[in-house]
Amino acid sequence: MEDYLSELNDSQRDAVLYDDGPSLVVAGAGSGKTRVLTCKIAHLLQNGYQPHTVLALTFTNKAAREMKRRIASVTDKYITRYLWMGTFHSIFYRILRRESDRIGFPSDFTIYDSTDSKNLIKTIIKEMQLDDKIYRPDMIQSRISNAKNALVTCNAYDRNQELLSYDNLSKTPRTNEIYRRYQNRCVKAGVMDFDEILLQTNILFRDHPDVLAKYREQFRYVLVDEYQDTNFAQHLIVVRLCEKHQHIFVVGDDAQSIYSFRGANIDNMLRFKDHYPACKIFKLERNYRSTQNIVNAANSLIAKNKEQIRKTIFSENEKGSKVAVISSYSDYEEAYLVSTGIIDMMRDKGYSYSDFAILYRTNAQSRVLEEAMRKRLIKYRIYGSQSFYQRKEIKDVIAYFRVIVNPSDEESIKRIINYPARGIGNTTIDKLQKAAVAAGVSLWEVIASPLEYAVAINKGTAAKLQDFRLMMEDFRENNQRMPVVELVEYVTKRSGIAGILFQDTSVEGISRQENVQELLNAIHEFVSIRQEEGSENISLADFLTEISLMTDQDNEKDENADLVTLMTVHAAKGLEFKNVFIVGMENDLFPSQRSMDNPRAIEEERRLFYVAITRAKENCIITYAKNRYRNGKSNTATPSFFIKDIDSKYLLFPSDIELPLQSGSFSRNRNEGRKAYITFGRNPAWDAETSWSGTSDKNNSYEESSAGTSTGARRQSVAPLDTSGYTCIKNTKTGITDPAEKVNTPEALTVGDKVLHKLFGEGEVIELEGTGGNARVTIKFKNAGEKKLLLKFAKLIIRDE
DNA sequence: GGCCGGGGCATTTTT
DNA sequence: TGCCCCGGCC
Repeated sequence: MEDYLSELNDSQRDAVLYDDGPSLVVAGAGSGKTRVLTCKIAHLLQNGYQPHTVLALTFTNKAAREMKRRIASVTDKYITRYLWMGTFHSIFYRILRRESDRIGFPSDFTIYDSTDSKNLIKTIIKEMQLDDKIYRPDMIQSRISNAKNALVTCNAYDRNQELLSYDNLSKTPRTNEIYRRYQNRCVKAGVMDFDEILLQTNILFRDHPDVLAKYREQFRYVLVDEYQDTNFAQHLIVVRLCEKHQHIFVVGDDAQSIYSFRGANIDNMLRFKDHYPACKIFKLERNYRSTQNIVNAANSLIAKNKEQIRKTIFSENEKGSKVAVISSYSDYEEAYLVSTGIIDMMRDKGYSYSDFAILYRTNAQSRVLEEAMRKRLIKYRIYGSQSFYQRKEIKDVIAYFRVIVNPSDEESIKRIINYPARGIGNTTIDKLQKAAVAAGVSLWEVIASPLEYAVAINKGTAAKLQDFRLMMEDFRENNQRMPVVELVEYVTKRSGIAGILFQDTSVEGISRQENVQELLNAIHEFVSIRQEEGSENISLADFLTEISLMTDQDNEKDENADLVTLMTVHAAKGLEFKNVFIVGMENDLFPSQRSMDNPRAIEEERRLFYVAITRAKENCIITYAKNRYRNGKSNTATPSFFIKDIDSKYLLFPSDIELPLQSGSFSRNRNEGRKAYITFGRNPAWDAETSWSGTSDKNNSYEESSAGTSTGARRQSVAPLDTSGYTCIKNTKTGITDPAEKVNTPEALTVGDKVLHKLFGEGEVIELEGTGGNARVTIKFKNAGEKKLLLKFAKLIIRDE
């Protein structure tokens, strides 16, 4: 246990041991930032700090989880449970719920994710009869978000000349009115959006000194990861909590600040010293991740930025290969070259799929790359922008849960009031909504008594509304007495969701069923873990709290899979790969066109490129195309000027290609033309591929990261099962076949069969009832007792004995 | 109230 | 190229 200090280098150890006031750790890419943070916490625990007095804030659930795991490995697993470690949002959501009586919100308030917020903003824009071409919902949303992040309430907005004149100039003078209405609607609905959690926390601490004092007293040490990504609201929370004891320890890399569009303010880091003149700055400058060439190339690039904390990142790893720059005729060919490169490097150097990542600036670039991977039978995983909890079918089910917990939750009601279809259409919803706004009550109140609010609806509609209301009330009552697991099953069934999901047997439909099943499994797991931990009454609200702020799509199983990773550069932050392809290095794409006229934005794009390069451990390959399909049209493109920002002595331009490019040299014969550009030296077996392009089987040779994933973290604590038969991929072409069939028809089972369930483990069938989609099976599980399961939902494997 | 098709439109997205 | 929104039609 004392060993943790010996694993650190001098500057890392200095940072961990220093305990005399505010500390800022400037941690270069790959310099062991997480190690310092975890050691610091372990060190605090070792030196008498009780775990519940340590507050450690991260930006992702994943980061928090990973840190907990690492701390547990050097200290005591039991201890980490009591650490206050998590994302800003989840920690302060917890605190706000606890202090809800102070802020005028119900303790069961629910959370609007960005989609919910945007929908509400759209509704309001429509209600105000504004043109949504001028008042673009996305733009308004970010205006409101930025305001909240800067702690500008709508009252403050009214007084802020700068904001008002900006809105006037942008021809959107009524922005603040939208903000105000939006805010009122959220309060009426008993919901907060992500930004509101931080804003309300600040209001809580500002207006209730006793509450602030309490948490100040409790959190005797505050640590923040990725400090360069904090916004003003987050910064101020931290400052307030540390005001007295000054035990603040922040870690970050200004060179990797890439989230300003979400309100992150790099100045929090750059000016930390101004705020805490007594602070001690530690610089972690040794990069343990990459070769010297990669580090040097990245350094020479970032040196072009003006705003930064000067530091000299160095590597003592091998010198390594130069960063290759590869030109291609088109995006199509670029994808081809990358896939060829992967295959060649695997063959020549013995790499496996998971040693590669392909990084791009925009999600739209992934399609061509995907196709190329599929054609060449390269197994890959794509991190799309849609996470598990963003999927429609998941949001729909969760919306039911949200309304059960908080019937005022307007966006959730709108989501489910006519899903499954029950004849309550948009016209009716509009009427209800108008009435609610006019009377200043929540939508639910109007639904509950439409006559009272003089909603002009016909008898038939009134009856349908009544049915809906009764159903929801029934759910709420059952929520009082039914265990959560039973309740959620009841809800999915009685609402009709289960029914319509099973009608759809298309490939997408099956995937939706699996996702919903996955959600139900997650609830089972959540409940059983909480029970394991000793909690007795686990409520639906508890589960919602857990998942409302979980948008992670990570999964242990996925991470270990041997697959090439495709993702945006943003998504790659914090990750590392032996070989990284950075594709689409062209002006107007990377850097993005929208940043071209703004020096600060260009600097951020440059940092983004820096992040991309520093993901690579061994090889970094940059590619660009001279022609690219964008928005349905082919456009000519020029190589990104960022490439020239890198000192050319760290770059390798293969063949005769120099910047700027000579144009028109591409041969009509694809094979011939390509040769000139390939650096990996293998001629493509083009014919072999074309036969593949005809098979458009979507389930072939790739895995979508979010398909069939669960809440990830929870998974690991469940008793290990042989899950080999449960993969969602059915892949006959590359040899990943389901070793066992899932049983979901009653005919396939008989009483007495020994079965294996994903969650409950081994069991024996003791009863079968019903037919088709309603078939249920009662299974006596070895360790989980007797359960009645909807057969269509239960993924069972028959044990042949 | 629900479905289909044409027109307008396109960064990044830890929570 | 593909998604989203709206308007027209049943």
